[in-house]
Amino acid sequence: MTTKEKIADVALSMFSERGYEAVSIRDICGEVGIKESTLYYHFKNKQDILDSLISKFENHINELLSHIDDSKSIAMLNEEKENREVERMDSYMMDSYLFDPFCNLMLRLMMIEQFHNEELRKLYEKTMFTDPYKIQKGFLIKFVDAGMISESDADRIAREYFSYMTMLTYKYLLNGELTAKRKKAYTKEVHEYMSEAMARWANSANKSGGLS
Amino acid sequence: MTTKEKIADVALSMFSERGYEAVSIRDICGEVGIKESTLYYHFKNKQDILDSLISKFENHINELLSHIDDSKSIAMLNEEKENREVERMDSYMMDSYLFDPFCNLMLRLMMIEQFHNEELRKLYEKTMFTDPYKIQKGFLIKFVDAGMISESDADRIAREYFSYMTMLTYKYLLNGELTAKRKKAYTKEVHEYMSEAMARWANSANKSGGLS
Amino acid sequence: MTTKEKIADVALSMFSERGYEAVSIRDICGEVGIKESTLYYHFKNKQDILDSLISKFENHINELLSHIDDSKSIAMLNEEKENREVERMDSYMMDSYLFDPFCNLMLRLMMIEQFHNEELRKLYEKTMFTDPYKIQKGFLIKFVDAGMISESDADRIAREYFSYMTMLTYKYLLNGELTAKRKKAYTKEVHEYMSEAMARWANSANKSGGLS
Amino acid sequence: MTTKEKIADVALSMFSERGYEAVSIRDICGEVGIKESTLYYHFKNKQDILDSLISKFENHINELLSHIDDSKSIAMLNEEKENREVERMDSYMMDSYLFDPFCNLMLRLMMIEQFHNEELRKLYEKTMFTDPYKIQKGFLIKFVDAGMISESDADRIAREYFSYMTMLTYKYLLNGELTAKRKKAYTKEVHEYMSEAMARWANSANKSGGLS
DNA sequence: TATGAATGAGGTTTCATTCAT
DNA sequence: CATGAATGAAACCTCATTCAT
Repeated sequence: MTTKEKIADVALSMFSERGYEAVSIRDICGEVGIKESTLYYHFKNKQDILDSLISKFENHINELLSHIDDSKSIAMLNEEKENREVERMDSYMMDSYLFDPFCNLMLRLMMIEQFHNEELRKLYEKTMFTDPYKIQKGFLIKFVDAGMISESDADRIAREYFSYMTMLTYKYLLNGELTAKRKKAYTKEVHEYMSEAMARWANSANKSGGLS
Repeated sequence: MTTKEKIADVALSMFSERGYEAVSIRDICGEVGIKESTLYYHFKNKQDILDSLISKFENHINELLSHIDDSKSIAMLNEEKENREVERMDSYMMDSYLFDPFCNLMLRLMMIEQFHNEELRKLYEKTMFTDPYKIQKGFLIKFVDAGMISESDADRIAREYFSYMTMLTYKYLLNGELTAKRKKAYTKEVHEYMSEAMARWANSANKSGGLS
Repeated sequence: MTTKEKIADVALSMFSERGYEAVSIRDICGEVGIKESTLYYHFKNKQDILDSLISKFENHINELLSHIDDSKSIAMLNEEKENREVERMDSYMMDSYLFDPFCNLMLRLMMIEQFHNEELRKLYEKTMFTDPYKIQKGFLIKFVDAGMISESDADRIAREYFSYMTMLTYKYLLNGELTAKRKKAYTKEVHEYMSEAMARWANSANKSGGLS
Repeated sequence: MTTKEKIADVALSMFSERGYEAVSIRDICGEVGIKESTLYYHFKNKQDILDSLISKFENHINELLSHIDDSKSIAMLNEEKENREVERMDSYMMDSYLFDPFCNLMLRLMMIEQFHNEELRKLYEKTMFTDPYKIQKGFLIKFVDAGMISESDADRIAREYFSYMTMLTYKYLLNGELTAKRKKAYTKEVHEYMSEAMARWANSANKSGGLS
């Protein structure tokens, strides 16, 4: 890791824990093991560190989002593979996003800095609320396209699922340190919910003729 | 309002927007209109201001919680009044808690300070996750007691409702400034969800013989 | 003890330990158990406390000095009583002056404040060097008057005795806390010196025909 | 002189005059001609300045003490050279220690700070009382070894000499500013005492057969 | 690349003091 | 007599930043 990367790394982990203003250049350099003046060779100023983190995060999630649309259409899958598809997407969200150290810390940073940084607040809103719901909806649209559920069902299910994931994210992944224990608790609750919910949806779909 | 109250007031609104460390004594005093030295007549130090806010909040929510259990048992109500009861409880939560300026700012403060103040983190977890779920569950138990729904239904519904409220709280009430617009958006989505969900529950209850 | 006396008392004990500037009005009032504003009813300001201590000390030592000259002339005493007279004077110096809490603390105060308070420095010089030597000399003059020793002997003995007492005062009475242990050590060394010296002087006096 | 040395220098001269607490960082920086923030580049905090002075002084006196034992044994000297040896040692003590600006100021500092700094008090006791007596005694032991005086004489003389030097030190060197006038007065009295005392010792030695 | 030395601005806190009650 | 409330000045110290090397 280059010095510049080390600085960004340390800065993110400190910013996400104490907030941008509460972290001093001294703190960062002390942890990295360089003198304060050295930092200014790598970054224009303190704000520049934050900016570089933000743009790195934006690139990162754009990259992630572009991969999500690659998934195949439901019509091409049989029932067993549908579940696999759901799982695949699920674990993709966790491993590459919610559990990913960089992303997780950025979510924390945005959460605590949103109130005095409008740019961050907008990114936070997009990342936590707008995009995830869109993704869920986009995923369920495939089932609508396949004629398996109604548009309004898709909407309701997307909202329910999104609410649950969001609540769990705040409860386990953006609360205290991101420990293995909290990740496991999150995973467990998600899986319990999924199996219960899919059974319920399948049930109601059978009655109304949707969702195979 | 006494000077001491004014200080606490201003401090909370600043802490909740920028975080404890990013707010200076100078900032607070400038807004209150006193000299810095005067602040130290009323508070031992900066931490003392935060501590007094925390204990005020703890007293406040304990007070709120003690009022919640006063609500009547379902057995004493007819269908129409049940809905009223749900509404009554709902608006109590909003007006006295989520929309209440003091509580709302404290929630923000806890959200952004949780990562470097373990005491605050625990209070945050209790206030945002543990207590609200308990309250929902406690409310639904009345329907179980009245033989209207099963225990497992109560659990699922409580979780579903709690998730939805929590997500909406983060989306509208702990995101940016607490404007009338955001409060209205929150209220609207809650009511839409409620009417949709109650119809659904009633429906499923009819089929299984529960929820009258 | 009146409040005013309590303040002066506490102030002296603090000034003599930490120095005038290092002691705050808050410190004094905290120890006395009054509010800062109350102190200003009793004293015009901080300097006024010091001034009142100094003038009290000046009165005190003037009083002491006036008593010293009351001692009888040697001609009226026989050999045994001479020694008693020396002892009497000695214990007077200790009990009423060096061991006296007020005087001891004042000596400390003058010692540490002399460098930036010329008034105190002069008082210190007078009290520690000028007066004690004068007293010793005045005492020995009686022996000269009685024809028992020569003027030059009196001078030498006064200097020797004064040096020894002064050194012991700094070593035991103006060094650390004035404990019983240090007072005892001081007393012991003084007595050892006295008996050794008086024997020596008597010896040399015999040879030269002086000192009985 | 480097900036750091200049700071230590100025700090010592101010501390020794007004006491540690009464001297402000501003005072020091004003005199040195730097900004306060610059001081904190060189020293961790105010205490750090004092600590560095203390350890410099400790090194200094250890250095001095190690040189004292280098003096030759009496057996190798004749009478004339004995006196020279006494003088040599005497002027060493004055020039390198009592009159040395650094040492003199440190003595003052220790004298006035002893009461609220136990570390300094111990160093003060060692430097003013324990070590000087040891040195005198060690010097006179040479005469005992050469069979010129008795052990008990050595003890008495050492105590007498030490008392006299100590008293003079407090009277002239640790009282007010260290002016040329005070240094001269000190030197004069020491020399007078020395010639008088050596004559006396020689005299009594002749009678008892000691001291050549 | 990295550092040593410096700085102006601003941070929290304590100071002695005042004055109305 | 005593206090509550306030204040201007100054205390110690940290901040982000610059610049020559």
